[in-house]
Amino acid sequence: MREYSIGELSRATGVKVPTIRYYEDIGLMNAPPRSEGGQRRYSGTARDRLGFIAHAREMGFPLEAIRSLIDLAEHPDRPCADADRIAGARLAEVDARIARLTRLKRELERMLDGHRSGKVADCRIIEVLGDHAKCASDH
Amino acid sequence: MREYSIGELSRATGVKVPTIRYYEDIGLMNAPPRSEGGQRRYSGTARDRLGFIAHAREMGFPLEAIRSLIDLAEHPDRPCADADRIAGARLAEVDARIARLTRLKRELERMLDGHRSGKVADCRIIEVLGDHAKCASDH
DNA sequence: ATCGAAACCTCCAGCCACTGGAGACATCAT
DNA sequence: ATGATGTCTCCAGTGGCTGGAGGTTTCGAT
Repeated sequence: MREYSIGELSRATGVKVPTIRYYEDIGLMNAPPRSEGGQRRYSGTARDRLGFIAHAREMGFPLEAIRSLIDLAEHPDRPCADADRIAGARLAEVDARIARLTRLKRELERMLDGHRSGKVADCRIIEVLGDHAKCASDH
Repeated sequence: MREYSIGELSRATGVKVPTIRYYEDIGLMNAPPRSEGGQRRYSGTARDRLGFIAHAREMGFPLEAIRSLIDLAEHPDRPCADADRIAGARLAEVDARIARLTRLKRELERMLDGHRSGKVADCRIIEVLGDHAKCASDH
């Protein structure tokens, strides 16, 4: 297994260099060994771990949840009810956000629909924003 | 039109007290007159403006966009193409977010579906997170 | 072996949009 | 007059990075 400089690791995982250092700062990535000159040298294991983090981030898990997930991944003998709970919570959150955004989308469309580009004085957009009662749903 | 203390204004608009002061700091709300003792005293106009801001925030407009929208609202003679543009941009953003979240939702469901609560060692959740190739769509 | 460009180092500040706490002063009902 | 509640300013922290300044290391080409 070859070694990676921080830039190579960045290219391999799609995680930006300062972000990798940030993950080290907050203890999400272990501090790797250093070269003679003090530069970070990462192992393939480190690369996999960063890949795991990146993937979880793409799925919107907060870093604290990822911390727990990594902890689990490192203890294969434990029951995985926690992973279940974390992923379930994320799904519920995603569902809620989709619902909220869908209502919002309708509201925005309604705003833009009845809108003939004229003067601000009779602009439906400005009007709706100024008066909550002019909304169909609450948001 | 009655006067509002900052707490009353907060109750009237649903915007928290420190947030109101924050809006003043960044110049989104005008600095209101003060009482003898130096406390803020708001007019009905100020309340309406804060309501406008709160409503726009609920719709997810960033503060900078809201700054522009307020500016527009205060010049009713201008054409409202800008309002159109800002709202349109927000709608596009919302659409994109919904699409992304919907893909994510499917991925999470897939993860949770094939998941019998057992040991971490054969946990589909941990497995998928560790291996990007096990995803249906890219995210 | 030497040069020079690129990548790397640390530290610090900033982004957005708030949120909360400390410690001191103001207001208001009783 | 008292005491509870509200308000004041200032500062620091949240999440999750991102970028810059100013200096050092690495590595390939000569």
